[in-house]
Amino acid sequence: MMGLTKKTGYGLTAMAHLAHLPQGQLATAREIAHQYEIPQALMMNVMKRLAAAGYVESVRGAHGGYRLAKHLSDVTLEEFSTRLEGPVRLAACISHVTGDSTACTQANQMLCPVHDPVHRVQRRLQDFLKRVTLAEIVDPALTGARE
Amino acid sequence: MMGLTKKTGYGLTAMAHLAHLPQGQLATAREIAHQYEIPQALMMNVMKRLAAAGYVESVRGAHGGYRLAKHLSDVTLEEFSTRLEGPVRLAACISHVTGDSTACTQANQMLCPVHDPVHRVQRRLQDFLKRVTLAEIVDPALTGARE
DNA sequence: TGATATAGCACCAGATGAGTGCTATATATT
DNA sequence: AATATATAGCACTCATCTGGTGCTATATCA
Repeated sequence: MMGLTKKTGYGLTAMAHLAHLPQGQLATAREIAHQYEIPQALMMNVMKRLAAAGYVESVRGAHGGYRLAKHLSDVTLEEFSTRLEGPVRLAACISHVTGDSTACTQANQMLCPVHDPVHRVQRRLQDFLKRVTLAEIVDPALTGARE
Repeated sequence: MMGLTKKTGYGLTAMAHLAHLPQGQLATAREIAHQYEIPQALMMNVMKRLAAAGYVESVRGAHGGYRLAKHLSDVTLEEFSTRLEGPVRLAACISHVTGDSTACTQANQMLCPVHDPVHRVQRRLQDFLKRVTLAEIVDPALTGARE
């Protein structure tokens, strides 16, 4: 089982980098990519997604770049992951009846004896991820503060 | 983020089915597949994996089938998932330096400011999944009993 | 006007998961 | 002994998704 994608990992790295800058200072996608040896074009893509999601603010043009747009303690890992790669789900709906794996119809539940309990576990998983903030991830000292 | 694969979902369904049978009674892969409208060949594959992992006991030949080989309360979701689809990881190592995404070398840590904290969160995720047993998933009444 | 940097696409390639098929082996029935 | 049933163990195909690239447009500073 693999929870987060690499792109989300790159996103966390970028957020951490921006968080360590002096207040309001900008960093370009190229700088960040270079520092952590991430392909530049890819980091550009990630930054665009972070900007679109509202986590960073962008300044276009020469001497432009990105800066944090939110307090890291206000962003949960659940929210971050959801915005970047879709909803957190423990398992896909198993049914072959509907092509839509998001839909959890009555029919599915008849065909899947573990449907409800899995959902409940999933909700607990989401709650867990909601209790982890980016602040904890960026500043190791805070890790595990709540538990 | 998607936690478990469909095959693991099928596996949970099969485990639940077997758990509801009278003590020691067998069920064939075909029966289970038919009941939950899962492709027969696929369910056969899943059952083989369950057998190989030691979760079910197989009886070959005519009138053969599968029965549970472990108490569901002794199997955690973490263990189940790990046996069927590899280790539970929150995120892959980000580094481009080593091809091995499992390895977490010193070099990686220099290149990834969130390496350590992510790992700690991952460990908490694993702990969470270790506290969920298959018994809870099969018997909804138990769900959330611990928390 | 030119250099820099983001915005917004569309696209390709490799990996992984979902699903199928075939052959061998074990066992119960006839 | 022969046949039917059911698992064991492969190998293989196909679809999807992720990782990664490229191109064009737009905004800004010098």
